[in-house]
Amino acid sequence: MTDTPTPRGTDLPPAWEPAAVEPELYEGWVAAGYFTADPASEKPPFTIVLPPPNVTGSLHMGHALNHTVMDALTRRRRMQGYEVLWLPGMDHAGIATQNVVERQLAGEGLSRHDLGREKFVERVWDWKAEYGGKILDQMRRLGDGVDWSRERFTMDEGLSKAVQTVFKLLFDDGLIYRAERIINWCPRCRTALSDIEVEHSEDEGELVSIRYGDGDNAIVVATTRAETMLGDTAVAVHPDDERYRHLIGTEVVLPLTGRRIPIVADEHVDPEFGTGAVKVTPAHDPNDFEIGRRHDLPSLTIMDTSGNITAKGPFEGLDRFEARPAVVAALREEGRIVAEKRPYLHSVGHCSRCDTVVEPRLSLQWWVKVEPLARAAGDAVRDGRTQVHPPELAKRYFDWVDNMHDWTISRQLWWGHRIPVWYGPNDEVVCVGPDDEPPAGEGWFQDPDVLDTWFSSGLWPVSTLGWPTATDDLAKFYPTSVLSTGYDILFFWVARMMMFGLYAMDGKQPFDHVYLHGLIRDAQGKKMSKSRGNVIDPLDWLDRFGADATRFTLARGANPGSDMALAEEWAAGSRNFGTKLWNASKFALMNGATTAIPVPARDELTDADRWILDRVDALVSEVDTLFEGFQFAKLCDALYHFTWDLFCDWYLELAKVQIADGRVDATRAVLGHVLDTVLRLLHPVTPFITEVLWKALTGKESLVVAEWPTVSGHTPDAGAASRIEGAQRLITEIRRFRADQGVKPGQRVTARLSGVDEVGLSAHIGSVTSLARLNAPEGDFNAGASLEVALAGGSVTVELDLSGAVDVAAERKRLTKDLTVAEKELAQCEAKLGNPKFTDKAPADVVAKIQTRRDAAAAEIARVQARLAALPTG
RNA sequence: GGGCGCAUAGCUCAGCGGGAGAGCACUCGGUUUACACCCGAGCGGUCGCAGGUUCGAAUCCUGCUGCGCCCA
Repeated sequence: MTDTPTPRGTDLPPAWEPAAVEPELYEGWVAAGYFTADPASEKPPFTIVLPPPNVTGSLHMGHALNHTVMDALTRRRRMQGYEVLWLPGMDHAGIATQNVVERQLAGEGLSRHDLGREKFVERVWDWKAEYGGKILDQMRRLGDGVDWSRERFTMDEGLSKAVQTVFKLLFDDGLIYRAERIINWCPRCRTALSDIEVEHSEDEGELVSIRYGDGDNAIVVATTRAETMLGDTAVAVHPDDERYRHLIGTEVVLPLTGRRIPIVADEHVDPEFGTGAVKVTPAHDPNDFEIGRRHDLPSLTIMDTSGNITAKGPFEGLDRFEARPAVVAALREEGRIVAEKRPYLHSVGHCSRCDTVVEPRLSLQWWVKVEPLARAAGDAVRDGRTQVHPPELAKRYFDWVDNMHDWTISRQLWWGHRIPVWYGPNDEVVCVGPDDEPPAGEGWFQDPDVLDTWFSSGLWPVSTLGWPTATDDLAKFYPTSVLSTGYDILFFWVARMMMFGLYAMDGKQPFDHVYLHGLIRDAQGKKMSKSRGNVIDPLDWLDRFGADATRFTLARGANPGSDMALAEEWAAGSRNFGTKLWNASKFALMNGATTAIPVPARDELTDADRWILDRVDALVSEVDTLFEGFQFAKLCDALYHFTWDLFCDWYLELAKVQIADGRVDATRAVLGHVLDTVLRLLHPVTPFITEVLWKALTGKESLVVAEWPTVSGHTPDAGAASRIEGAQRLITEIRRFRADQGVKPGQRVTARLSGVDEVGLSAHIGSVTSLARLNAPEGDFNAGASLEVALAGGSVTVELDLSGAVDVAAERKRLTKDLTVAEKELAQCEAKLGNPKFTDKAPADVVAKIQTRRDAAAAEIARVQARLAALPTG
């Protein structure tokens, strides 16, 4: 006999209380060094760099989802024997952080200019030390298995060096240049923004039509920004537009200013739109700027950096939104307003940081010439070095990368990486590398601007590993394996990291896979937003439901590329699942489930044992396949279904019968093996509860560093599966009959089964009797009611002593329903089989299947009809 | 204006050429010595509309309607 270890279940607390144990478990993992990566390891590498959250930010559901994904991926790989590096950190979020600290200063009645640049930057560092990086602690609560020893910040010395290095390289390659163009300007942040930092929305404005010139010379233009007319330097019409042909080359007087401006012909004017004539304000509109360039028009800047009018005259000093109605009123006064449309819905750009309406502004800025970089970034995906999941989103990536405009990288801020360019007294421009001495002496000064935060976070996959130094980390862990992020920031993250990673690493892609998850929405599928009041705080869920439940909820909703709806009920459901797993494990342990006894040879096992072991095998390979395909929702469903519907609802119940029958050790071994496997498979998604249960089951150190399950290699026992499914069917039918008859679930009913041997279920009578709560007949058995259950190979008749009135009406209702279903099925099958086109053209196996279904339906009809006929009338 | 995606049970979604599925919600019954955060049984859908392809369409094609997203 095997020496059975003492059951361990009694060691477990009676209930799972995540909040009480999770922090301690987490700190234990960190202390044990499980998450610390070793570049000298012989194991194959698996690397994820965390898309750096904003230093001012705190954990929201989008993070929680993304972190769950990354943690699940890294935990599985660690269990599979990879040398895993998941590298954490934050970016310095130039505008956002500067805004936060400026607001703090404003509370003290100060501006950053009162402090001066140096003191202000010190103040930002102080702020960071005190308040920054809340999210890092929140990551611990989620259970993120990141390597804290490698935590990075984009403003760190090493990463700053990487920024300066890449700037110098790009500059020397002619891929960074300085130019005066129309850029997106935020008059509140008082800095330039890149295209993707501008969010467009359909806003209500006005469309005002203004007559320029008089008499035959008059021409009407329409605008939504009337105040910009102060900066007009031309009117443009299409060269083929008959209406205006006679005016081309002439001049009109610009109202309110008295300036004479030319009427020019430009191919890009749409004659169909409005009057077909457009006002041209080269300094305040990107299209107009292009027209101005083509026609050599002067550019008049009429606003300052805060959006106040600077044009001399009555409007000077007015904010642009005050100037707009003032200008319209003045024009109306002069009788020049031809039409006004209000409200007029049109697309307006807003600063993605502060929502202020962006002002196009002519300005001298630094740019990245993206064409060669973007082409390389596209090619890496085109030729499969980097794979996008789901692949549908690759198209969106190409659309963007292949049509990318040059990137404005200078920001008029103080917090960030200062542009490493010095200007000399004689218009010298010197780009300084990290190891160069900046030019000194009279008249030399450094560019005052800083770089876009994305310029440094685009380097993240290389700079965090030590680039430009050829470190061991870089050698071991680059290219990274997966980049995981929401599809909404595909352009921010993926494109920029791809461009810089490929450039810095001589064409070696920064990641092998890009996984794009969807956006979090509320239960109605609406976007979460503060104004809607439908935001769910992940910290609230962590408190109330625990990290595992939060993570499981998010992973279970994560279908690649599609958004997910969330509500508290979902989290409660996940918590319930955890409780179920807890109770089932506790029960198994109380009954001696163990991994210390090897699972006996197959021929010593019962049908139930072989069935559940085969299902576990199938589960392992299914979960593996789904993990490889980033199918988190499906793998969670598979685990949920197996655990609850197969393991708890059936195998545990069957195991009770087996143990009662004296099959103790084998059952303990099978219980132990199944539970062990399930806990391992669940661990990447729900690390905490599985850790506690697994330690109780195995007595080993930690599931974090346990091996990932593999399939046993046994050929599935189809016979066992079929018999178990037959027994399940029989049990369910009896339960259903009992429910129809109004028998209480707990009440034992005397029953006589016949036909059991013929369908091969003789070994399962005990299970059926137990799970259907039957008693063996003895003495005065009164078979008052009976049912017949059709199974593969025959049918089983169950006679029941209901010791009371049989509800014939309920039974008739049930049988009639069964009959209707069978008749419908028969009709459908016969219709197909009666169609010669079907029998000729459909594949033989499909035809055979329909024939089988027809025969089964016919038999079922006969059986049900016979039973209906045998029913007592009335 | 250009492009993309989605319309399947009350809700959120899976299925994407041969028997309409899951979770939650709902109904009925329940002190079944693991679990009421539970157990057992059930109800619920001409798969947005109209055409087409096919022996066969929720699944492929076209058009329409509605919703959403991205870009300009």
